[in-house]
Amino acid sequence: MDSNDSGEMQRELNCNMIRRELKKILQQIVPDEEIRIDYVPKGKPGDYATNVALKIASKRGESPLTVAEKLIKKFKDPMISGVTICEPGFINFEISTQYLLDLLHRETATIDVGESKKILIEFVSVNPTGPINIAAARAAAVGDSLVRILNKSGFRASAEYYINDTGRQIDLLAESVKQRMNELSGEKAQIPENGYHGEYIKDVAKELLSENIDTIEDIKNYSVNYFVNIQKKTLEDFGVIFDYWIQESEIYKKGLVDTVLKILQDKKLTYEKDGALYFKTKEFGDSNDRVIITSDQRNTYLLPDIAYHLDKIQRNFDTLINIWGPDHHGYIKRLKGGINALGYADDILKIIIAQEVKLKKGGEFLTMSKRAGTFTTLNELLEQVPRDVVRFFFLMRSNSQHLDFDLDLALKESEENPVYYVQYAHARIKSIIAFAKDQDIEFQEDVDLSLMSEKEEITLAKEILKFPEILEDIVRTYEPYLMTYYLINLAQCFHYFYQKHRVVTDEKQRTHARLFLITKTAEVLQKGLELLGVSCPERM
RNA sequence: GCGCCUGUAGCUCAACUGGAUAGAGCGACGGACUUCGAAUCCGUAGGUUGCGUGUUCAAGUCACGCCAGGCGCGCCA
Repeated sequence: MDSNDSGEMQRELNCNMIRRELKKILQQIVPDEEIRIDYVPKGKPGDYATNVALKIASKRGESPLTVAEKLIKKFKDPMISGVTICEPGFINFEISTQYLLDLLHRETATIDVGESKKILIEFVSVNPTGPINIAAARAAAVGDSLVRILNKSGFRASAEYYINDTGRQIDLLAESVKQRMNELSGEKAQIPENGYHGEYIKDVAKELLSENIDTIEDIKNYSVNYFVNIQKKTLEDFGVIFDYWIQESEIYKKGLVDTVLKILQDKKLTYEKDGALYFKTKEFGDSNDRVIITSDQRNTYLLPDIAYHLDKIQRNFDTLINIWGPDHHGYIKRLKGGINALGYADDILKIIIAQEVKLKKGGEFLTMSKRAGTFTTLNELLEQVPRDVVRFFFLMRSNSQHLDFDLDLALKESEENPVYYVQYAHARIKSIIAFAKDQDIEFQEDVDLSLMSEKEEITLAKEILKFPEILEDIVRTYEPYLMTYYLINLAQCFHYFYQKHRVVTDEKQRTHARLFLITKTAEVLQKGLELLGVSCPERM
């Protein structure tokens, strides 16, 4: 590289994303148009493409091809080694091999687009009345992965779990437990109709008996604590750690529920009807107004929940993300209405709806009913299927996709399912590195990458360099499944390269260059899997 | 009845804010190990993108209307 080049490189190396650099350059040539850079489809020339000529052609009254011709004349950058215009008007860019290879020496596993913004992601948050179900498990996988990815991308993200330790459900829980205690003492159990009938209630009842706890208030506290601990343990087994566990009762203690109620009343956003107090959520686009205090003076879920979100806002987060199941989509309007009513812009809150999960076994869907006691828990799933497989499977679908989890497939194909495919690529690389080491060939950073001329080497290098762009896409879409697809692709590029070329050969310099390339590959595979919460064994 | 999600190869799913010949994996069939890990690779077959109309240079993607499945629609959470 001559001295002239290095000045240019300095500018470009401020960013490890080729796509962003291209965008920046194009933006200067076409300032009024939003620039979009795509990957070139298989079989077409170049690496990245833009459709900007197609976009602006009609405005200029010229054909897209003519516009493209004019645009590329202004285009000159050492990063680009070739430009092709393709029918009906795409401009395709080929990235200079030298530039690509230089980028490999840069940090490729993180990006800095978050401006240190604080993000709070709340997920799972199931009631402390039983074990964690499969739908919540999916949310756990998505939420945990998002936290990891956002933190790798320059944000400060935290995971939070909200414990509903107050209200009618908890009263019913305590009563159900008490009845089971009576039953264990030889009396007849009279579990409330809407109570908890599952066998697992007996376990906590047993403990309470042996602890000689019998007042309803103590039973309530003990039971909540009992189930929260079970949930926490399950989540830890699943590799999901929360930064904060917030109790609904704390929100009450802080007086936030009263604060919210007062604000709503002062703003004349409530009214009484049939002895109940309504919040005028229709004014915020909801289909109906919602009760916040019932005629028997109970708060509904909504009131403390608005207060909880006020609490989140007061903790100075820039963005709040909630991951909910599909059964909660109807709550979006009323909760956002609450945030609006308090005087905040509701776009601070993003709701991700993670669609439902259905378990399939022997070609049949398992029916899941909490009431009938036939629902499958995360615990039970983890007993059957390795954690890595569960997490990877949950993260292989976009959030809005309904997910069919085929238990037979997860187990039967365990040797050829995608998670092992990715892990295998990593283990294979580690094995090659060990092989090289046996022959006293050590990894070195300072290698002559210009020796990389094979098609498969360049393809692999390009794939490695997409990693930051994948992070950027996930940050924009909140879709961690993009990472699983990327890793499968990267693994494929490696296997393909491996099939065609030897790493360790008599050519010393080339060996070092290839060792460098596969070490980079292993690094990205490892970091990518880590972001999914999937392990990355050296051997398998 | 209203709202949200989904409908793409035999199965499970991709296709990035509308872009190029709609792509993978599994399953099926046929090939590749004397050399760094064959948990790998290569090839073949498989499609009226649920149906219809519209919008435009361009529609799997957007709009409208149907059809099918799921989930919600409470003084429950």
